[in-house]
Amino acid sequence: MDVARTMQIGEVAARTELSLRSLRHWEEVGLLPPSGRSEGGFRLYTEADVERILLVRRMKPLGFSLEEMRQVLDDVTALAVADDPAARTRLRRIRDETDVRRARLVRQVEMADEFRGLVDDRLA
Amino acid sequence: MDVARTMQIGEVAARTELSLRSLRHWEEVGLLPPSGRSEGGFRLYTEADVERILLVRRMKPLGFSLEEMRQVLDDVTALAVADDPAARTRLRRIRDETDVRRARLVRQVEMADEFRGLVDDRLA
DNA sequence: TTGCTCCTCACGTCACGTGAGGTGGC
DNA sequence: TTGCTCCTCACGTCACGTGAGGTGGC
Repeated sequence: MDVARTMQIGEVAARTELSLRSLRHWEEVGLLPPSGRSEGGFRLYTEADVERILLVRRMKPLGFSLEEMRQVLDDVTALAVADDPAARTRLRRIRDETDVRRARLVRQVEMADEFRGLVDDRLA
Repeated sequence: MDVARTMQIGEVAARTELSLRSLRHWEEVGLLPPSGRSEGGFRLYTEADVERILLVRRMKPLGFSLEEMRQVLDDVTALAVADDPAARTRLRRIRDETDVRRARLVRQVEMADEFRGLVDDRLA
């Protein structure tokens, strides 16, 4: 692993605005194991790890499962190495789903506005 | 209850785009009991019930708990009857939280766009 | 009588939250 | 040596999903 500059879990949590528990859970399910461990067993994350975490963080609000996100990380990694048709197909499907779910998020903002309006009416 | 025109759970689910299980669960926890039951035990919802369901549906994407939404329904009902200072205060707090969380949703849309961009880069 | 719709348990799932009890490292 | 940060269980939580087995009503 890249030992040039590693971070403990606390710093990663602060930088990514994620809980320690989430980061540990993501390791438990194989989504995002840290690149290394210290002598005493502390998780050590590299900048590359943080990049992956931030990718997952952006994907999360779309409601994909941890398993789906794990697959995306794998496919992105595979495509960085060589052209993998299967990975390409899966990623294209994820991109399409992203568009569908993005639209859903936008509708949720609209619903939030409607809710806000209704509450304001009651308070008026 | 208003028997003028009642609906069974299936029709309500279809109209509100909610699952039967959600509607049943919302009754279980006291959030939204239907106004009545048929002889045979079928849940009977009124138009007023559906109104309440739609209010909850708009509020849901903001991530409030079922308990918080139950309180909101109670407070809205209370204010419809008479002026209740405590209900007013709680609703104002919900309105403020709504603004905070709406902003969070908007940021999530932005994150979705960033994610979409990153995936597109890998596919290019 | 036949379907389709509904009913009540009740266990399962997903993504963590929340202590409890213990140790690492500047 | 003192704190602060980290560790591993392991049970709890929230909002349902998902059958299983049975009944209602046009």
